[in-house]
Amino acid sequence: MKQNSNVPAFLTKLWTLVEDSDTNEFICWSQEGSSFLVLDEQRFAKEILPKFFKHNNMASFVRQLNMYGFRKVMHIDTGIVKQERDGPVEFQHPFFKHGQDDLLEHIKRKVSSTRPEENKIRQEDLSKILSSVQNVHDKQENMDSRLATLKRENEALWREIADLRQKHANQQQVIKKLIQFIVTLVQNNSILGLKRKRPLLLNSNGKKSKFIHPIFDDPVDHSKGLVNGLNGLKSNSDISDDVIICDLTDEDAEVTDDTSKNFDQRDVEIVEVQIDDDTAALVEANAERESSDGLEAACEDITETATEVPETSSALQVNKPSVLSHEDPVKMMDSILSENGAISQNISLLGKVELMDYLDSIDCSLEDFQAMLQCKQFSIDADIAELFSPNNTVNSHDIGGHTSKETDKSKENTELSLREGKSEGDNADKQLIQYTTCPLLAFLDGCSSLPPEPEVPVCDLGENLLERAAEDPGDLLEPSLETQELPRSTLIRLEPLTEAEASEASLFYLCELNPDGPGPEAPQLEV
Amino acid sequence: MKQNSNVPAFLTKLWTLVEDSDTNEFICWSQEGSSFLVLDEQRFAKEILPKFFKHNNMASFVRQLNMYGFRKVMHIDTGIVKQERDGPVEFQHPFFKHGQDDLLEHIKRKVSSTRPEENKIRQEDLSKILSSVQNVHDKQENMDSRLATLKRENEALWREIADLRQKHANQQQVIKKLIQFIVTLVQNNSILGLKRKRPLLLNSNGKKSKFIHPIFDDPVDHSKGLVNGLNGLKSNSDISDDVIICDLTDEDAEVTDDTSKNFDQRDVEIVEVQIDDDTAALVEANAERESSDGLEAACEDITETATEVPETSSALQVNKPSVLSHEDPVKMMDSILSENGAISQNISLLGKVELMDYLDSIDCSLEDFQAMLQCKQFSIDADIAELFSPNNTVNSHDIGGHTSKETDKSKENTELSLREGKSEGDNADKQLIQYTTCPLLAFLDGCSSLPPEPEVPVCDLGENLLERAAEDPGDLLEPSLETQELPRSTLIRLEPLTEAEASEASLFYLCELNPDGPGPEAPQLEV
DNA sequence: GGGAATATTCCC
DNA sequence: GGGAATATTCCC
Repeated sequence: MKQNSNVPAFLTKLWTLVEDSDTNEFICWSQEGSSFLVLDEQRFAKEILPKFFKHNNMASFVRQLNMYGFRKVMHIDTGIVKQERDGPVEFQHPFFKHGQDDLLEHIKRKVSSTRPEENKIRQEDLSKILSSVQNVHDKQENMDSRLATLKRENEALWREIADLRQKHANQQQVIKKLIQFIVTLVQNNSILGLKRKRPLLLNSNGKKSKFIHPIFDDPVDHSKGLVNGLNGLKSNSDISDDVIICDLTDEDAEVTDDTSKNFDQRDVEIVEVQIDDDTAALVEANAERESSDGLEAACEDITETATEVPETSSALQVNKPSVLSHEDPVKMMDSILSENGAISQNISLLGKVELMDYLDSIDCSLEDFQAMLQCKQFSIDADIAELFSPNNTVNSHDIGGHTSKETDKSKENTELSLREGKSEGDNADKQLIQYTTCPLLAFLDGCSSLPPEPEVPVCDLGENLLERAAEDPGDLLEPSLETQELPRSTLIRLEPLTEAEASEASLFYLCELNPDGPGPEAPQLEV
Repeated sequence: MKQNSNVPAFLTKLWTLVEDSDTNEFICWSQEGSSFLVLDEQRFAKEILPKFFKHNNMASFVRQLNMYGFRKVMHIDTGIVKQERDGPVEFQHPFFKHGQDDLLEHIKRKVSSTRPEENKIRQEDLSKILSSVQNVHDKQENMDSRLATLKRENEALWREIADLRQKHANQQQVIKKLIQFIVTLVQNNSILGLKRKRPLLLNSNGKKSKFIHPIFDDPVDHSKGLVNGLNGLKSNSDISDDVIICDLTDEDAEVTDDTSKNFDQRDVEIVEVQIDDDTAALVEANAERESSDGLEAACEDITETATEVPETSSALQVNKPSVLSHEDPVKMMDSILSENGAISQNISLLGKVELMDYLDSIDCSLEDFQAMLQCKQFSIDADIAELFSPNNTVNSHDIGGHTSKETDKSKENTELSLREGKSEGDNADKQLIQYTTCPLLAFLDGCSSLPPEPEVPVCDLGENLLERAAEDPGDLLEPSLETQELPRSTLIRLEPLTEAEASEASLFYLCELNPDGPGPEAPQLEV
């Protein structure tokens, strides 16, 4: 037997013990040499074991055998209860065979099962932890992806909004120019004091009333009509030239009926129609479907402007670009059309020369229009940013009566709303602030609803709104969400709204005739 | 000595050994009784130890002492090299004292340092893992928050976009109506054949030119002029009233020159102004700054519509609402102003009666405007969704020449673009599709650029764009991102763009006056 | 002194 | 058969 290095003492001792012919009466190889027998357990333990080990216990010997993987050989024929105490005990191990001591080194003592067990348990714990970490990590990647997607969508949305706002601003410019052109054109009419011949016909359906006037009317009749119109301080005209903004999608005819009624009943002040609070109060519409607070506030601000900025354009300024100062189209149209009626004098008093001059002035208006379309007046002195300030065009064409206080206040509001939007970065509950609180420019935004309390100063309403927005920005959006049926985007649905979708929820229209109520200066149906 | 339960065999054996007076010559208590001495190491190991333990090694004995926390007592006086082998060895333990065997139970054998060590290591690992998990978890919560915030912001952005689109649609309506009003007004002018006296002055800055014309013209000439104007098929008017829509930010005059040249060369048909392909082809602009494909496509579609829908408005239809059928404001203004110039004859041919009548027609136009503002014509027969279809107003005021094929194609394109937007939900790289590919309504969007290849059929361009969009939706946005300087939102910056911000990146103007170059029909400065 | 493997004992 | 504590040995 090689006293080989890596073979435990127990195995070498056991090999020696079994091999030793002196101990064959107690322990020896089996017939086949693949196992060994302990013949007399009692004497073997007491007489033999102490010679090789530090004990004389058969149990300890067997314990060591078990520690090295030896197995007791069960004999079926002797396996029953008999021969329990005295019969021989047989042990075997695959690498413990007669004459093959070189196999001993393959017999490994069992390591403390404590540690592997512990390892197993720990590894199970580790596996759980690691799988948990993996889960979290996967979720995180998923969220990263969603976050990136959302971020990308957000950027696209911001771009879209920037684009839309740009379009909006451009449209505002276009509208402003168009209205200014009309203003110029009509003011030119007014300077010659042409009188309207016919009352305004309220066309109530798609068919426009046709005005096919005989070209060769009696000139005398025309003259008379003009004389009457020019001399009267108040016209009997049943025409209402007031323009208000209303919601066209409003299917019920209430507003229309009201307005037409009012139009019929209202008196037309010829010389000067003072746009007052009453007028503003009348500029109301059914806010049934369009109820965004921001839009309402914008409308209020518009009304405010229309109410508080005196209009002083006069016929004396015809052919001057002062009309460019008209900031509020409603007001502009209103005052223009009013002036048209007010300044009108009897055309019969005009000679042909004057008529020609008047017609010429129309040409001038066309040219003015072209000039306006060139945008020179606006692109030069109006800062781009100023375009969104209520006093933007006033800068270059201030016609007076527009106090700087008003302007400053409006500016303040605008800035406040913008600040509000920016402060959201600190707000855990971030909300996009609708920028439409910018008062004046929100005017032709389709904002059709006006506050139901016209007596409350609209500028205060606007401020209140902003204050509310400062406290809870969500308020600006919540109401519109409840009332509008605009589709709400989800994380899943990323497609843009179709224009049809965008419009069908709440489509409102800009203009409506201002239903002036009857007043002391506006006797009804004087015709 | 109590053979107490929980005291290890070694301790009880050691206690017995030290206590036993028989072994005092080998091992005994110290003087103070707080330690014990091994006097003759050699003989003690060989003679005494085997009586109590399964070995005779002093080393093993000492090992056991160490295992139970016994310490060797160092003697300073004998600590030097001397007495190395033969000197007595002293060991002590706080709980191993003479006469105090009840303390033995407090002496604990050191447990395998392996496991605590392992535990320590494992716990360190676990701590690392757990802190890592915690980190991941925290990050996850942070991302959850950001995700929710972004989601909320996204929803707000979608609402904002819906709102802006609504405003946009409303503004389109307003612009359409305003232009229609102007068309009506100017057409009324045209029916009387008022001749412009002066060529159009191109105002190149904010100052408008004033037109103070000689008041005393020859009335006979006016009458003649009218007759001629009514009878003449073509006018020699030197005025170009063509208005095109282009990018005002475009500084070079190339495009403008081309268009004006073409306009000058084209014949003006008086009785019936035929808007032909030439006119549409001229409506081009430099796409330098506004290069969004979607917008371009929209412009192209507009041009297409303008090109392929013959315009049949004639002077005979004055005072009829046919002008409402004018779909393309460019075309409208073009034809209107052309008619104005074409039909204009010497006003001296007009009598006072005719002048009065003409002025009256202006009043009628005003009334028409009011009627339009009432929106009656539009609200009834035009479906809201149809407003965004290129054929929307044609529905109610079809003037012929607009083939349904064209309409269907445009509709198809629109739907395709919308589908594109919706399909993005399946796309990992989601992109917001600009809806401005809807052709006609993009018209006054501030979309001022037109394709630089006017010879390519615009409708095909539009389809190509949509096809490209179907392949790579990102293409729709990419170009505009590169050229526009619109601020891009980040996750941090959540505040809405200010309107100033939105506008300053690329502000373009809708309308520009067509600078008429000198031509055979447009001699300059005839005044 | 103490780590580590093995051995022995005790116990289930 | 084997877990577990203790013991012994070997080694650094």
